[in-house]
Order: sequence, then C-alpha cells, then structure tokens
Amino acid sequence: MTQALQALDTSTSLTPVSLFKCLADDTRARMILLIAREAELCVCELTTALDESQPKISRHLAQLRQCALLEDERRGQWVYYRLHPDLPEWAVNMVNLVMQENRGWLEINSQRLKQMRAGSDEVGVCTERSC
Amino acid sequence: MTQALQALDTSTSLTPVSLFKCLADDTRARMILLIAREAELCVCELTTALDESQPKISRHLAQLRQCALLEDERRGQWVYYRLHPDLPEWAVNMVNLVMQENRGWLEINSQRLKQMRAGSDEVGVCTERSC
DNA sequence: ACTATATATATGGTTTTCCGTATATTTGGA
DNA sequence: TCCAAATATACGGAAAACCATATATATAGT
Repeated sequence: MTQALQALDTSTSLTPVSLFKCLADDTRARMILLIAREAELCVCELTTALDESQPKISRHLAQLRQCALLEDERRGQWVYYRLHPDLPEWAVNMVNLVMQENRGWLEINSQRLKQMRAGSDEVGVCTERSC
Repeated sequence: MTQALQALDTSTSLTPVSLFKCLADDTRARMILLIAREAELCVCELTTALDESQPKISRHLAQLRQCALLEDERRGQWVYYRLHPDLPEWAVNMVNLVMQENRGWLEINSQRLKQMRAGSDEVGVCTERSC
C-alpha cells in the first residue's frame, strides 16, 4: 500500500482525504457503491458487474481491504466483501448518500449483476453457472 | 486538466468518481471543506489557513475551478472562492456531511483562519494586516 | 493425490499526479 | 506612470497510481 491509500491501522482514524483517495478510482468507487447497495458481493459478482479482469478487481479489493473500508469473508470457494463494520458512521452515511443519489451511474453494473443472477437458481449465491 | 480532473463541461454531469478525484488530495479536501464551512474564502485566507505556498494553493484552486466545484469572484485585489452554484445537490450534501462530521480534522486550519482574522479590524475582509 | 475453479499477488512498464521554483498578470495606490 | 501586493501559470522533475500479464494459493470435488 502506498502513502496515499494508507494501510489498515485501527489506532488511526479514517480522515476525509484517505476516504476520498480510496474512492478516487472508477473501479473502486463502483465496487464500494455496489456493495453498499447489495450488502455483500463476492469477487466473481464484482468481476461480472464491472466487466473487468479478475486480477484488476482483486487488486482494488485488496486496497480497500487494507484501507479498512471493506472486510472479506471466505465461504467455501468464494470470498465475499462488505463494508467494514468498524467504518465510522460519517463514512457509511457518505457512501450511502452518494449511492442513493447516483443510481443512474451504477445502473450498468446493477444490470449486469441482475442478469448474472437471473441465470442462477438460488438467490445471493454464486453457482457454477453464474461464476 | 487531466483525464482525472475533468475540465468544466456543463453538459457532462458530475460523477461520483470525478468528485472523489477532486477531493483526493489533502490541500484540495481541506480547501473545499473550509470553504463549505465559511461560505467563501479568498486566496490569501486559504494560503494562511493551510500554511502552504501561494502557487500550490492557486494551482489546486485552478483545478477545482476547472472541475466546476468552485467558482471565483474578484473583488478588488482579492479573489474569493465559493462552492459552485451549479453543483448537484447530492455533491453539496456530501461535502456538508463530511465537513460537519470532521470538525476536528479541520480544526488546525480553522484556528489559523481565526487568528488571521483576529489581527484584522473588519470581519470577512482581507486587509493589509491580515494578507 | 489430482484437477478445476476462485481468488490473490508479483513484476515491469506507462501514465498521472504533485511539487518547487520561476515568472507572468492584474489591481490599487503614490 | 511606477511600484507593490495578490493571484495565476509555466516548466521540469520526482513520486505515486494504475494496468496487463504471469504466477501463486486455496478450496471442492473426484
């Protein structure tokens, strides 16, 4: 992690700038807003929704994890990401505000996610067909 | 202006990412939040409040002007900056939210501004003594 | 143990961002 | 008109961010 996207440090509180830097990238911004909207998403869902390469998605997820914006949880072969539970309330509010007021901007990604899930029987679960 | 900090284009609406990029710098983030708090500030006030060189402040102000986040108005020898009146409401709300919830982070800059103004007789006006 | 799938990381190079310094421009006053 | 103060911009150079590709790791099923 660079100076900009500071590493996870529970003793250091999140500053406005460090949050803005985390979100100052198209891939990361879309992922965070999509996750805020969907509660949690796995890597393959994000890869499909954003239509980006898997390493690119993983790399940006690693940054967001190290910034403590996201937490990850492995369930079987899949890893799910959600907003970090220790995120300051103002940060959560900010993310939700931006997400709610920019549905249109996220539409393309929401659509791809929806289509992907439509091909699956179970809801909220990655399947061979969908991933 | 670079691809990142896109130039002013009234036909293109502000996206979440372009706003985040504008704010992804310590100098710019502090300036925007301070201006949101104070309604308007002139360049010399910002230079003092942030304790940075004048060219550095001016360069970042130019970026924020070109992104249409700020508008400028010359009054005599001073140039005042304030949030651009055409900023989308969600962006204004976001800025205000972050500003209100991070008073502590801005404290050092508010203090310097206060001290600077304390040396002046009139309020809200730059004077020879203060600038 | 072997294979396939999902995910993570490393490497090297390109692009972008940021900065300090020098200089230009604008304005107000003598 | 000349000077000083306030502000803006230009010009390299240094640092940081980003990417594509290749590779490593972990898990589930056979």
